[in-house]
Amino acid sequence: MNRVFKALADPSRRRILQLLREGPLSAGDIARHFDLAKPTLSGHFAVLREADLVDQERQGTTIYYRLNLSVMEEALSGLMDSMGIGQGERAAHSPGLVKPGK
Amino acid sequence: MNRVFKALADPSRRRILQLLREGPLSAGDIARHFDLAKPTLSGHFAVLREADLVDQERQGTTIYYRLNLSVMEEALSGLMDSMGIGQGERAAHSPGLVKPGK
DNA sequence: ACTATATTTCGCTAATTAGCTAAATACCGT
DNA sequence: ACGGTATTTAGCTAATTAGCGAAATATAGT
Repeated sequence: MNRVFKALADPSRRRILQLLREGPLSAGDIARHFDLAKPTLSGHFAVLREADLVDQERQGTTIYYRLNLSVMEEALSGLMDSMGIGQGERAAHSPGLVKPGK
Repeated sequence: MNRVFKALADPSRRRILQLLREGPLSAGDIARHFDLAKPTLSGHFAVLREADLVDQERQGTTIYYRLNLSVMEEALSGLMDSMGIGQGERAAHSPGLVKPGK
């Protein structure tokens, strides 16, 4: 789970994830959207893969990346939960500014 | 918004935020929960403050930190939104494995 | 003015990270 | 086997980060 947040900490990686929303893309397709060298992006892919945020699938000579939505959902809702942010249903515990002893 | 994700990328900082869920705590109170030197924690507080995830309030010689829930909510739901993760209401667009040209 | 307590700032080190170019690998077509 | 295209690995540099101890700052009480 830490890996997920580490992965999300970089803007380029977040943008990669956004691009993948529309469907799988090859490394090259993604690279076309960035002003970064391909090896740099390949590194980002590796981080995303290790966080299990994307899956890889080779198809001939090109490699397609596919968003792994459920992992992201789980991480985010896990954090929200641990923070007590109600997702709508879970009635907020809301400690509401309990002023300290003063 | 980038600052928020950067801030969330560190486990100690996430734990600090969790502690603050229950209500405001002084820097010293928080420090008692960690095995880190106070200057180190002070640095974490600074990061959280710059991300606007916590507010500071001096009370005599001690400084209380208070969770800024709304900023976190906004950042997370902003990300979920940009990722197309429905928060319940927004019907998922769900591109669902559109296999590429093949 | 002095002492004590709480917290931060300073100056440093070690580890991590994002970026690059060049070289290696993998697969396909001929 | 060779050449071409797609991507990754290797090896490097510069920037960032988390950690520390020591010193500085801020406030309160005497």
